[in-house]
Amino acid sequence: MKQALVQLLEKSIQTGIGQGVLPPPSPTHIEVELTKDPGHGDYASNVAMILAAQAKKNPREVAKILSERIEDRDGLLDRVEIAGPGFLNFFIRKTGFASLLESVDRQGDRYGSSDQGQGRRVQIEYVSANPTGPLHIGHARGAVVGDVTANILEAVGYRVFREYYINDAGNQMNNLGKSLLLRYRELLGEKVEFPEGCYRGEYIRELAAELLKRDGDRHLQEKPEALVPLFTDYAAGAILEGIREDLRIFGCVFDRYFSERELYRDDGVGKLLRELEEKDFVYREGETLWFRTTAFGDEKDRVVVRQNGDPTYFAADIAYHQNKFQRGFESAIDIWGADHHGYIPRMSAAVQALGYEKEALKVVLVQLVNLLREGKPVAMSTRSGEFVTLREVVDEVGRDAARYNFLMRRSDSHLDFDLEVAKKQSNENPVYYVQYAHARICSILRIATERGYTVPTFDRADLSLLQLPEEIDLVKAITRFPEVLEGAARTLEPHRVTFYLNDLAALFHSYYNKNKVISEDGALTGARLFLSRSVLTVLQNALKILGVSAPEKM
RNA sequence: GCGCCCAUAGCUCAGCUGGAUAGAGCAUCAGACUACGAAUCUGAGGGCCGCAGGUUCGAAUCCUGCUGGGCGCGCCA
Repeated sequence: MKQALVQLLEKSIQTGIGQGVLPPPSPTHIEVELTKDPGHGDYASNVAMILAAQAKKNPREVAKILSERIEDRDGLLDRVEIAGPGFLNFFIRKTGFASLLESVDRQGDRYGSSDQGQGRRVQIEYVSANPTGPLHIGHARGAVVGDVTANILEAVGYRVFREYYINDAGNQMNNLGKSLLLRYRELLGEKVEFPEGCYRGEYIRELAAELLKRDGDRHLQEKPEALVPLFTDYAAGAILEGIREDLRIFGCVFDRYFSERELYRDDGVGKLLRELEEKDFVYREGETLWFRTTAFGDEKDRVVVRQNGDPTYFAADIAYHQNKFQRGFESAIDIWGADHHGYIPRMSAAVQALGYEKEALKVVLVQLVNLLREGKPVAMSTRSGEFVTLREVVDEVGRDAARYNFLMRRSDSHLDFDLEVAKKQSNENPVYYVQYAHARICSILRIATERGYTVPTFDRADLSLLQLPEEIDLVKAITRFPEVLEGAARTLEPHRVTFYLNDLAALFHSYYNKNKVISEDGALTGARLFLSRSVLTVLQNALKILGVSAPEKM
């Protein structure tokens, strides 16, 4: 509907320009919006006021010129009014709305999708936690935001590739190996001291116990220099396996787990740095190599190879991002914790130095999560091993509630996650509100069937019977769904889908309480069943994108 | 000190890349089941959109300054 109105306006502007009453060029972007106040019609546009500036005319006058030139061939409009400072208010014929449900019926589980992305290839990287311990609640938000953003992009026609970057080449890994070795020795009766930087979580002790059970004490016979790498590999492998399993249970499946070590194979990082040095993006200062990120607006240059010869994390990251684009992705999206925001300028600089557009890399920052229980903060610290794991959260509150809760805020806003509230199966927990609407419609359709009704086909349904304000509001809301997905994809804001779902569910609950879907009037029942099933379809499609189940009974 | 993010109802937050009278949930108060599911609905109260300027037909939204909070500023990851 919106699109149809935009086209009507475009044509009328063209006509006006042709007749010389409006100056060229026509605006690139015409806005038509749903109105809040029924007195302002169903849709409204502000083009006249925008045109007025360049036409040097009174906005209301421009609005008049436009409205007189609108050719409504399909008979969508009841009337067009000029209001306020120069708004064009469109009043849609009551019968015009119902026809919008045709596309829901026709597209079914594809309703809402589009080809906005035109098959462009996008790589999205998220979670990417070091395999030094199990995922905790802080990682969970990034996981859901990444997963749902990917789902949204897929729905609007991008070819999306989901990736988890494993930092398995640095110092942290060494510490992990040492930590495991210490626990292993401890289990064999040695007294051990834990140096700074080692991990003391209970999970290390469990790994050590498993290793001991499997292999006995024979590892202590190894050569000392081989010992730590061996324990590192064992620990990282086992922990990563656990991470993958936790993510799978949480509904996050990746196309690839990309190992940092791969970047160092065949001296890949070294080669890249030499290339950049030839192009003068990298320079030497003694043994240290610096990346000239200031050339792209960073506040200071950054070290890529330390004085001791070790490459920094940043060096590997440059190589990783080059690798992304070399694999043919037109754009890359990184989902980071907000505490990494200072890293954006240098990463952006690196992408540009590699010869790619600045816009090719988009970074979404996800604010930290405050974990609460009954309003009181739960203390967490990875090093000391005190934390609530992702797995524990999912086990306690369930996957649906956990995912939905992480999508109830804008990503860059802090989020309080209260375990007790998320667990409650009550009105404090919005996920049930939406799921209940779904279950309720399923129930209506079941009972309709029992009473001998079937949902009519679009051709056989008399949708002109849907005249109530609540019915028209529902139709409007349904037609908004594709636009919501488009907007969520454009801005990378998955929370928009959640808020939309709440709105749609609210409209249906309200409608349901006020009106009977199933009645003695066969034609009316048919029309209302058709509407209800349209709502059901949208609820299902949207919940699927959120990775939340749509139960038929609760 | 510099940089990024945030500030909207008592609380938690939306506000669709500038639109008309700023919305929702929770909490409070008052109501609705002999019903297609009450995990629902209806109504009421509640606001200097942090403060002060600016841009324009029009600002919660854009710009500047200030106040208050979060986070970052390493040859750590």
